[in-house]
Amino acid sequence: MSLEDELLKQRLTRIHEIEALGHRPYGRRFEFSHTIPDILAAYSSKTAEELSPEMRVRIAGRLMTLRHMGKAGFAHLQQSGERLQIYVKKDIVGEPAFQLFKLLDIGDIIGVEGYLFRTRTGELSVHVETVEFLSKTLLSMPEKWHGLEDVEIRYRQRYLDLIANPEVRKVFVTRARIIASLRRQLEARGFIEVETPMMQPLYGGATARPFVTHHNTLDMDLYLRIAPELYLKRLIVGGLERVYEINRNFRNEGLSTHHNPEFTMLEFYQAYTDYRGLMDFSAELLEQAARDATGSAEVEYEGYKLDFSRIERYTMREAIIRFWEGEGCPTMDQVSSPEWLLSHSGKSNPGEALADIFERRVEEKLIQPAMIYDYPVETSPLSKNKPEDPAFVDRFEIYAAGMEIGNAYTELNDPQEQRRRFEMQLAMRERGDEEAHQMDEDYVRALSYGMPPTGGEGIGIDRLTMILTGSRSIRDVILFPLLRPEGPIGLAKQLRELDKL
RNA sequence: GGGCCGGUAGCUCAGGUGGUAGAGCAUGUGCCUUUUAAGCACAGGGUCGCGGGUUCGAAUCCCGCCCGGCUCACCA
Repeated sequence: MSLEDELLKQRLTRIHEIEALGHRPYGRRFEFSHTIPDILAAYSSKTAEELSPEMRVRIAGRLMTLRHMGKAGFAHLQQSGERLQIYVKKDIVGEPAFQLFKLLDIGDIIGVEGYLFRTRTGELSVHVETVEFLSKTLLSMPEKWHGLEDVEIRYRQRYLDLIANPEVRKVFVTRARIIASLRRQLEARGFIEVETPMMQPLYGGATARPFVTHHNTLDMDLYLRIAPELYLKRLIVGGLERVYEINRNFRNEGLSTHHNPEFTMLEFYQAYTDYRGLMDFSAELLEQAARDATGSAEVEYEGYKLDFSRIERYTMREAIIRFWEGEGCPTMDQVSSPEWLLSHSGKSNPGEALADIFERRVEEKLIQPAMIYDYPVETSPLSKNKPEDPAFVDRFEIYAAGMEIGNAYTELNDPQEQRRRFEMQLAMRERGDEEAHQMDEDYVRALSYGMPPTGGEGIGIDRLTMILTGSRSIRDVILFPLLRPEGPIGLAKQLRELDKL
């Protein structure tokens, strides 16, 4: 018999032994007096003399360490990522409870009642008087001091990762704080949260390849959305003048440390402002999110100190000049010259060439949080032209740690111009650009009813979370990142066979 | 998709140039009533990712495949 079968069998046997002692192997409700974090917060500073048997506690948690010493023993219970030691002595708990204690495996969930004291070595502990069994583990916990390091198992069995690696738990707590902070700030400014379709008959609002699915009764193909943008702006037309959505987008493209096929975006739209207004708002939003998540506007990422209280601003052309490395740094006249741009990029028009040069030469160097503004019209089918230069649009992107984390613009609200932009995209599509926008005629119709001047923005929650938690891979901030399917697990068969015994 | 690295006990990892598969933790048994990487003694546990090939002999060399990580390309 393999070790795995043997361990499973041992533990299934223990279930019967636990039952024989009058306990449920899978318990029910347990009324606790404190959580383990509560106790650590309240009593960590108390000396041995300040603790007394009157300080009774009733706690539950998962057993993470176990040290038997004949007629006594120590263990650590873990709850919410924090641990508290318990001390179980036969004289105190009595024979039956001590028998139960001897049957415990690391990973079991139990409840205990007793009083707080400090051991000879000074560790705050619970002097246990009663033990209640709450849930049996059948499988072994990860190794006790290396934790769980196999990256694949960490992602596939995130529950184990969360048990074994407290810092992983912290990342997801911080992620929740970031989202809560953004919601709070938006709500405080009168934005309302909405939900728009994830399954869309036409996809748009970004350039990306979509996932396709099918509705049987309607017998129609639907796309998983690549962005909620066009729906959110329909709501602006409808008079919901400040809306936001925090939800998933789906893009059928490569996977990498910075890309997961489903990812979370905040998109918000505010009537009667423009991209300048959004730049100011974004600066506040990000600084506050950083403070709420980490306690400071300065965060460390990959050895760099990023300061979200001083977000830099450059036009795209300024950024190319400022961050150019090596020979041939262009002048402002050059980056404004179609000939120079086309000679430095394989793209077919000056606008796309400018964006291409920026992406290749500048993007990864934008370590300090920065907003890059004034984008070429060719790369921005939904943004409003700059009145003084129609080749450019009122748009900015937010960068930090070399990653794009946000994108915003003054929304195009002229239906004729929007129609022309869609037609321009259709032409690109016919030339083979699969990612070019489709014509969304209902969206043009919505604009034709009149959309107030509006600023709109999207912020990538996963990437922002990476930066604010110091995570180098997007998979470290997504609880269940997409992986190839696992091979057969075989546990059901093992359990079925052991069930007969 | 390309390049590089990896897959050995439940977990974390060793295993120059081919020669009977190892350690620590975990597990089982015994001892141990303030230990904490508890300790001591003994024991069990492996399709060395999968499939071919070379060889008297392969965890080790060769080929193919699967899975994962990093990286480049595409993208947010």
